[in-house]
Amino acid sequence: MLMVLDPRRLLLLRDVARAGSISAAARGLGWTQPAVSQHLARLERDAGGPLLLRGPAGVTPTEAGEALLRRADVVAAELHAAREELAALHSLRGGRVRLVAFPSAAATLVPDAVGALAADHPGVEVGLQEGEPPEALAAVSAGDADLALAFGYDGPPAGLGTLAWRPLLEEPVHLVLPPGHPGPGRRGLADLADEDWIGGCVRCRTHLVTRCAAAGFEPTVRHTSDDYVVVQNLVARGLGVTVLPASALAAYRHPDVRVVDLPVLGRRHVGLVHRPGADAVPATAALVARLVARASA
Amino acid sequence: MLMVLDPRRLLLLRDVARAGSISAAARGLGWTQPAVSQHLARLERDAGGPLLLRGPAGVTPTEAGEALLRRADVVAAELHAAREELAALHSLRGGRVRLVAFPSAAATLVPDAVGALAADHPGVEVGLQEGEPPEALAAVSAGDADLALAFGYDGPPAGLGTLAWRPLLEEPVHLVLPPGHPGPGRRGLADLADEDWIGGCVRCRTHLVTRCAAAGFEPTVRHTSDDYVVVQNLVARGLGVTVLPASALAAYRHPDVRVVDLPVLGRRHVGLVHRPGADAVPATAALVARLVARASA
DNA sequence: GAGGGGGCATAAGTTGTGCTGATGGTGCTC
DNA sequence: GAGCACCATCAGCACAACTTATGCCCCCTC
Repeated sequence: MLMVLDPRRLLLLRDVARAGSISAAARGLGWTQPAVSQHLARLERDAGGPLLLRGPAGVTPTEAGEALLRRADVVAAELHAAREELAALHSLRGGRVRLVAFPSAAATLVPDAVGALAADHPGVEVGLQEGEPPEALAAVSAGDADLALAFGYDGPPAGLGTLAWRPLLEEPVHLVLPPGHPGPGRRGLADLADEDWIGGCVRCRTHLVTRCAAAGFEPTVRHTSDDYVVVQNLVARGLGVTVLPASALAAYRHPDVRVVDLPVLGRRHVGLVHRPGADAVPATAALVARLVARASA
Repeated sequence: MLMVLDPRRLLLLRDVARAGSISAAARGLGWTQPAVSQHLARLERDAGGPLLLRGPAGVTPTEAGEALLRRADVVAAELHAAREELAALHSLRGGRVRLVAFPSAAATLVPDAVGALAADHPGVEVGLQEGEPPEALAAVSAGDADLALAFGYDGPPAGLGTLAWRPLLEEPVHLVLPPGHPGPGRRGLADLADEDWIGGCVRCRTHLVTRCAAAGFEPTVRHTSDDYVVVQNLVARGLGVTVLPASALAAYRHPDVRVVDLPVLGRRHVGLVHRPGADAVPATAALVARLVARASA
């Protein structure tokens, strides 16, 4: 019976009713009178009956018109509120960003960036969670997080899928030895084939095994911890050797351990992961910008 | 900064979010995928940022998108309610019609028609008010009434302006004489030049004076009342002569008065007055139909 | 009573939006 | 690696929407 009502025409009806006449509404909109007249005619056709009664001095709504006007008021209010809400998000008066970061990054880079964002825009709500790259990427993919700080060895982390990768920094991976250890000789990593090794997180351990295999041996991993303080304490006591990325050593450096630069261990690539387009979300973009600034400093 | 949001695109965003993907929404709407895609791109441009994040398996809303979706839900609900409301008015499950009628019509024709309407459509609210044609027309013009039952002598009432006139019936105007009165002779109305006259409402009196002037005399209006029962009682007591339209005599006929048909007195035209287009309003149309049916019966 | 200014509707013409169809890119699945 | 999801982009076409032009009515004024 009655067709679907075009909400734009509903708002036009509201303009006309407020202006008091079709011509006045047209002037207010910067349109011509027939344009408004035709829209109104179409709306009345869709509504199945007259909405405005035309008099010599303008128009007055019918009962159906008044009913639609009440609805139109609500629609107009919602549209206005929506614009306000968007403006608040856009100007960072509000908004939310959920970051997942791996532990050693969370200890240094993240607090700086999050603190700066909170200071500049108190309205933005920042959610922070620790997580190794695989879980971090999963959280972003699932929509449980907006941004992930992750890393990969000699390139972006695996399993990015459709996610976008933004590199932040590259850092060397160092050999960490007990005090008094002679260090690798001319044969490099292969000189350490008989040492006891201390492994970190699963992916760090995989990287270590890969590198050692390239050097011709399989390391004996006697201890395991993903805590870089614990690892260094084990090394300092002479319980084994290990590798650590530069940022972990920057966050905490045991006074007794010996750190040796060994390029063959490769470099760790640290960067941001987000869903495509998410870097255009204001709150996310603001945090990204601050993370980039801190990383390049 | 951000342009005006097209509410249709807001509803489209809602469809896409509910469908889970752009393609699925397009299928549901019977559109092609690029059509939806372009609308969304336009909406995001207007909103100043992304609203949906595209993934391999569909889309998920951003924070801004969720804000707009909440608004879109309200808009959709309002549009639905508006359609329901229109349907109720159209099917006469609701609605209102305000009728102004002149007294003698209100005594006979109106109760029948209003009763029939109330019986058929209990949801329709009928407002009834008595009023002589000038006030009735003014009420309709001012929007205080939807429909007027009015009359004019020898044609539609004066002062219609832009109002529409729908004739219902024509009735003769009769001469009303005291018992035993000889009645007019060969000269017709002029034979009554020396009588005492009883006048009715202002317009009836004007009509009477006009007719007498045409007959060559000015009537002596000794008494005045717009109540046709009172007037007939005055005539019955011999206090004067008068004229009354047939419907007044049909509503009440004093047993003693003598009624004479005198074509020179003209005919009274009874009809409906409404603002142009108002007869397309369901409730008004329903009452008009019943008034027409009763009048032609 | 003729003229001017208010209101509105309608018709015809032009411009721009909005849709389609085709194409290309991507990721996931078997 | 082929097939099938998803999406964006482009060109092309059709209709919708707006403008211009016109006519009608009512009201007011001179």
